[in-house]
Amino acid sequence: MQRDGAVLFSGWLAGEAMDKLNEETSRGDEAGRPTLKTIAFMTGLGVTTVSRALKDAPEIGEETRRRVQLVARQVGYRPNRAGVRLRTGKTNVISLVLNTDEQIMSFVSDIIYGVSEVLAATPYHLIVTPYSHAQDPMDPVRYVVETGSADGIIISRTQPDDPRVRYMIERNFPFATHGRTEAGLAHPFHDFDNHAFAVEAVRRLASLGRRRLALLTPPQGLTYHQHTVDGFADALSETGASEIPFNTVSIDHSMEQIRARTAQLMRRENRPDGFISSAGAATLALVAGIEDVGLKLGRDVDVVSKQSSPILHLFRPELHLINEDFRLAGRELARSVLGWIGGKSPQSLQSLSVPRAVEPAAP
Amino acid sequence: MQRDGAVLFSGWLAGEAMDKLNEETSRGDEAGRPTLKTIAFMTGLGVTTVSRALKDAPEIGEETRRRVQLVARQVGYRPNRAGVRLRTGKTNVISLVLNTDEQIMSFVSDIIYGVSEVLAATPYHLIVTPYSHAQDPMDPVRYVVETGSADGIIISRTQPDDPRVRYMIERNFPFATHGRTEAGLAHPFHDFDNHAFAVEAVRRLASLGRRRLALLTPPQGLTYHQHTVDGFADALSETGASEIPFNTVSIDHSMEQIRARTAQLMRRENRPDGFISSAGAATLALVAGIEDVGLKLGRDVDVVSKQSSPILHLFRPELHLINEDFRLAGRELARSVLGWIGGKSPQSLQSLSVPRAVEPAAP
DNA sequence: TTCACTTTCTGTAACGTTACAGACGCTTGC
DNA sequence: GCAAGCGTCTGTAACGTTACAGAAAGTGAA
Repeated sequence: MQRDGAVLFSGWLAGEAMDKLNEETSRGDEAGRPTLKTIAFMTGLGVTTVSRALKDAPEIGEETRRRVQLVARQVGYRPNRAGVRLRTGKTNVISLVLNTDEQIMSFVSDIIYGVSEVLAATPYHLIVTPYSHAQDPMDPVRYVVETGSADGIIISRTQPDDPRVRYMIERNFPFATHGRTEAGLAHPFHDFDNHAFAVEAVRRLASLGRRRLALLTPPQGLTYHQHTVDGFADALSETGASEIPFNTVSIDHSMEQIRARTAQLMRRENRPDGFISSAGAATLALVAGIEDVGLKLGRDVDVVSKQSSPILHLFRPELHLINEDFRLAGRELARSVLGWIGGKSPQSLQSLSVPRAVEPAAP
Repeated sequence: MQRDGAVLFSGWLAGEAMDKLNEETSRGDEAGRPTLKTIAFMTGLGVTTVSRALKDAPEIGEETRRRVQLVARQVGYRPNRAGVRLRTGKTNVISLVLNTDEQIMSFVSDIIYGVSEVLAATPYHLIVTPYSHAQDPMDPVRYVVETGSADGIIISRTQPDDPRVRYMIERNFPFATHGRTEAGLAHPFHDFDNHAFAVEAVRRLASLGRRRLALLTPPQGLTYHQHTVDGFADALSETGASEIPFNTVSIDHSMEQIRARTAQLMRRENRPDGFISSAGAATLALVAGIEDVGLKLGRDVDVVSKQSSPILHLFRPELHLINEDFRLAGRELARSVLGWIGGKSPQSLQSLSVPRAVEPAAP
């Protein structure tokens, strides 16, 4: 019987055999997707055997395994996700939780593409779970965990003592954060070294002779706000430069607000001669504010900015830029969640990305 | 019995009752999510009745329906997606198919947020299915349709005779396209009126006295490329302006290429005195190319550009801008697929977005 | 009283998968 | 010669849901 099967299917499936199958499996309708039952019938084996053969279980004979896998490939078998999910609870889904008010241009697209790149080689699908500023950031996380609609979660806008992180750890739910926490909880993360960014930026400005520096910070409350501020402070004392406070806006504010506040600041007597901006989009507004009062980049003031897409040098060649690669972040975050799901230790799934300065392209 | 149930659960669930349930449903483990079985036990009804009561089927008594729905709400019942999907084939998922080489900034994020906004009020999840330039655009579509991993698909970069559209129509698979087709197939779409955009743009340039106009087009082969080119041609003859060919690059090319080609063009004798750019990011490069040869915006040349995020006026106030709202597109596209899934006619699910000029904000 | 019909509810089976507890035939050791 | 063990394979049950066929009780007409 088994040998017959091997002979029968080594070429390919005759029309009669297909009809027989449809009868046998009592499906009058047109073919439909092949299931384990289809393959079981074709090989003359039981569904259990087929199931095991396809996942290389040890108790299956070498020849049987090969035969089953051959047939499966030929008929284009794909496991039914709903079947697997219902039986095992495994969803093969990663949820990316995003804030719909995110200001940083290209953050969303790049991180999605990064995550996708990694997931493409796996059976995982990517589902996007958005929330707005009107909602508790906990909502989407709670939803996914409670309904079990994903096997892992990626979050951003991480806080030093992030309630979402506590929640997921308590429930033993795999996740990775974009940004670090500081509550002594071990979990996978990927972060950009914003401390190093700020230090680099201050040094650059200092080397240009700038002494009165202002910092356009990340949003209050997020971990990387503190990292940035700390790096700024450390480098100030290292270089002996001084800070001109600029706390009325952050990169989360609207372009109009940033522009207006910058102009206001630049009209003061003791105005800064150097700026550090934590986001590319914000820098556009910042520069507009500087120029609104008639000051000139590179002459009256220098600006160092982070950017996540390579457009700022087209805007003003005088800008000093440091790249943050969100696509890389997406890849790392995806690898991290998958790693945790796969049983690796959280500590081994943490990574930090080092700032890299960009030189202007020759025209 | 029914009345007992009503009384028992009108307050809330006593500890003993809960134990009883766990015994009865033979689950020793901690609670777990409530299922139909849970509610069936609690109300003393059959699972079938509960299932029907929750979806307001007509053959359920008024009181029973209310009782079931009350209990369901109380225990926080959520239908198990895998169960529904396995039984009915309905996934409650919409797949957004995206090209990972998309140049247009904010396209991805805005369209995702738009789609999400609409899906948020439904049981649908959004899954992102990306493909790279290395792949056949058909791949992701085929994958989703063949594996039945979504109930509907949203695609972009639509072509006049798009094979994906043919494929999905043949298979009777609900979808919506960002952009129109021209093969006489009726299907839901949302599109920006690029013909009108080009006409508006030419008129604007003509009104500024510009007579030799160049067009930076959308990618060849996409429907809106032709729409744009047609609008451009129509308005040229209307205004009597002439075209300076600029066909060596499109908005899909890299910034470097656009910049270089623009500079090259501007060094010619018969250089354009007006540009129309079909994308915001490309405009940055275009303007850089213009300025590379020492020409000045507003004096030597005027540029009209589409933009999808409000940053170009910060870049150069002299730019003439027309907004394209991708978040709106996302909303419309989501509404369209859902409508088709819900049985509405494809013809009734088509919409066109009208260009709107942007005036510079006062500093 | 009986029959037909309606209203409201119920049990069974099935979707595709995997865990589990065997079953079968062969070898091996005593 | 027999029990134990091994290597392969199998059937049954279950995950949570809904379609379907039907049952029980009540209503009304004859």
